[in-house]
Amino acid sequence: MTHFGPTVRGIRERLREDDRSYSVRQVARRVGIEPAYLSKIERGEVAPPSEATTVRLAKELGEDPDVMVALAGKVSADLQAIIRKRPRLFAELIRQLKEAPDEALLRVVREVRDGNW
Amino acid sequence: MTHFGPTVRGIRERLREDDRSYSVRQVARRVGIEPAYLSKIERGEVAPPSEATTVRLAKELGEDPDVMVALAGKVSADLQAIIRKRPRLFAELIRQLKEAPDEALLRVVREVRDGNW
DNA sequence: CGTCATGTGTCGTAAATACTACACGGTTTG
DNA sequence: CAAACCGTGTAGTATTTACGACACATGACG
Repeated sequence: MTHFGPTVRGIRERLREDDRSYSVRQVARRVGIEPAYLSKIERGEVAPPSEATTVRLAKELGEDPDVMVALAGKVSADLQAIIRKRPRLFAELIRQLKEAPDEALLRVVREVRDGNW
Repeated sequence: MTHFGPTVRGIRERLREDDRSYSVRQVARRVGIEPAYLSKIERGEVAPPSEATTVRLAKELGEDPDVMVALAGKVSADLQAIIRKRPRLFAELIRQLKEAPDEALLRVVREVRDGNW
């Protein structure tokens, strides 16, 4: 959907400036995929990889897995599982927060974290 | 995952007691799928249908689409889109609400609805 | 008793997903 | 200058998703 590939390429290239081991080949090997595949991913020639691969890639590049998975056009399976257990409540909450400013969302997060229940 | 099929069958059969038009064939026709396919879905012989079909089926049976989609093991694409726009905030919020009791969740929903932002 | 509706068994398939394997030409480096 | 490394083009594949088409036996029903 967005520019998952180019973003990954950008991050990897920046890392590479300080560390020669961030080549397509070496990153691919550490992530557990074929170099040709990573190359295609970065150029957007193929769709973003699976959630599992995306998460391994995120960790390798020092990025937030949730953000990378989102960039890949997905939502983590564990989040989906939580939502599916109480679909009505979560659906309503999420739809209501759709238009809320970041700040409001953050306040709700903090409020819940400080556990007023 | 769960018992999507049998649940649908149960709902349809209950509706049928009052209304003869809730046969596999007629419901399938109204929902826009083949009767054989609906039959297989209800008996769990195949996986639950796509989100779109699940929603049409839910409406036909007078059920909550979000609940049906959840039963089908999925999360609506529109909810996923909302989450993907702010992955960090939503991921944290949802994970924090994982163990919260329904009541707490409901309070947050209400609080947000009454828009204190 | 014939027609019509019902549920279901069997078979097939188009499209998407998520990759691997191999090879090739260019660049770096010891 | 050769060995190693680099990115990438081409081709192929196993699996999953999401259905449709057709035919058949059973049972209700007017």
